[in-house]
Amino acid sequence: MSRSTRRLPRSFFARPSPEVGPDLLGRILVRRLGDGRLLSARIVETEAYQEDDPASHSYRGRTNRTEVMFGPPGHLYVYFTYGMHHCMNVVTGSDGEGSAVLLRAAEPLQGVEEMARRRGTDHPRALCSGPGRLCQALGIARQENGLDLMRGQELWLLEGSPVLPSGIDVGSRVGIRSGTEHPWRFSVHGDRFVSRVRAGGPVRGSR
DNA sequence: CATATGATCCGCT
DNA sequence: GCGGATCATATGA
Repeated sequence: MSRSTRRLPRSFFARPSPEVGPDLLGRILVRRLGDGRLLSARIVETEAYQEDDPASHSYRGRTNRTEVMFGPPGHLYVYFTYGMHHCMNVVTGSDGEGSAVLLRAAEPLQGVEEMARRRGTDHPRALCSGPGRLCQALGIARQENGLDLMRGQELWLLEGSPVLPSGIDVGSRVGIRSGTEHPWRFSVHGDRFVSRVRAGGPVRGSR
């Protein structure tokens, strides 16, 4: 088995989310559907959330919704928002700590036709570019909340090819009112599958 | 129990 | 650029 097809280990996720966020770029997200078919996509955009961060769901402490976010690293935290969209996060840090990385955009690789069917469009950039779109394309909803990415047969992350720091744009997170001072949005520089940025654009990266 | 709000997307202008 | 869709969650009465 080549290195790029190995699952990321628990230790990868057991770090602060602002460290895991950029390291998730270039990794491969794999989804196995009920009928055994595989869908996969290359992560190109993420955002980190932490407990002492007003923009984070974990800021006000443990609740039924955020329970998974406070659990052990390497699990999936899914939530429903705006009455129509699901968003998926990867739980980071240590057990008992409420931190996670939101997966915001990816490049479709395997099962593109199935993703297009689920999304109701053929346009490649409209399949997985945006947190709600990514979940719809891969069939991720409340039912997938809490999945263990190390042991599960439904969803996991492969090592893929990490992106060097010089190729990563760092900026303020999207769609939040507080916590915009933190440079915790990470994206692959120049990648056309990164979700559309709001006016103001990304802060130029670490190059 | 009631209500305000949101880590969004889409279509129209 | 703007607003509607649409509902789980958190919060306060």
